[in-house]
Amino acid sequence: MRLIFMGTPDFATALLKEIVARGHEVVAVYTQPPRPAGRGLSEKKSGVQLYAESLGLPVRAPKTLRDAQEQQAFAELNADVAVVAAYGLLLPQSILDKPKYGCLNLHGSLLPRWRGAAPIQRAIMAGDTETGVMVMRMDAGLDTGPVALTARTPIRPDMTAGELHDAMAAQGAPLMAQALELLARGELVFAPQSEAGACYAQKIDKAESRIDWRRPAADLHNQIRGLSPFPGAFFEADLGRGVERVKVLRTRVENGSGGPGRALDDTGLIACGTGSLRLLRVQRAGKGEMAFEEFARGRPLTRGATLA
RNA sequence: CGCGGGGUGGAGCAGCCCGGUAGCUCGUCAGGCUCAUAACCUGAAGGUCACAGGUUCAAAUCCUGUCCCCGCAU
Repeated sequence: MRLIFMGTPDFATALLKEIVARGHEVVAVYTQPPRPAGRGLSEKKSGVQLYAESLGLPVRAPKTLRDAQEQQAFAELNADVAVVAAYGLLLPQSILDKPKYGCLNLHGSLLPRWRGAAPIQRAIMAGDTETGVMVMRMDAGLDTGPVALTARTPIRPDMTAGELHDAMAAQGAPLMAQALELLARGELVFAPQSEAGACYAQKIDKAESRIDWRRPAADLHNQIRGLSPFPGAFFEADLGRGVERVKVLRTRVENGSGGPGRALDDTGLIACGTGSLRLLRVQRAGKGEMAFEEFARGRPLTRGATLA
């Protein structure tokens, strides 16, 4: 089939790789345009673009699909289907109508729960114990179209967003491949989403990544793993060398209580509003990720110290 | 030229401003002690102080350039 691929981050790259490996004819790859990012604010291409270019696939990176010219160009590709995954741009109805079989989206949640931009992180932050990937046909709404295929995934209690992302990317790629096979045979069947239980996965706001030790340990644990490894939940504290920002990338919920933010022992047990959290993996500003024991050798966090 | 931190024995750090015999907390190895332990004691190995120049009697430390890593911001 002649297909158009639309996607931007790593989650989408994994899918593009699978599609290419299956021998589909990718007539164009759409992705978000390069943006100033990283140190030096140099223009950075998306993961999808880098991969597509390495294969010599034609890449298009329009800022919007609203204007008539882009829609014309899209139509002229004369595609059978468009495969969309974490693209980041809204597709107007006129675009959705162009491919012969419409636009298929790979979404990382059990719809209608967690429609929107950050389903993987939101599921963990909410303490969900199960999620999954779905292949659906896009309509004008935000992740509201009818669903064809679903693959479920348990969320283990200590799983981080990074781990879950990788697991779901690995699971989603073959699911979409299967959908394309069924579609080619005319056997892909869609069922409308229920509206019951629908909710939206808001983009992650930087302000959400600050740790408030007054919250319950279980909630903080979910926040921390949902934001790990990126952008990383953090606290700020003066551990002898001025105030430093410390990201917390992995924790364990334990018993113990005390004033919120207070170190209950010398090995990283911090009291929260309810219960306590043991710091397992942390990262100081300017340094790499490390185990708490290593961190403690350079920045002792002894019993009684209090984190902001 | 967006802002900033950093590259020091295997790990994490101090020392750098105010040049002068490489230090701390661990790890490793050997031995000792102990009923026993992430215990304790003794000893040992292990470092081109990122790289290249420069200044100096002398550079981890001062100056210049290069490479690499990371935080913020976007």
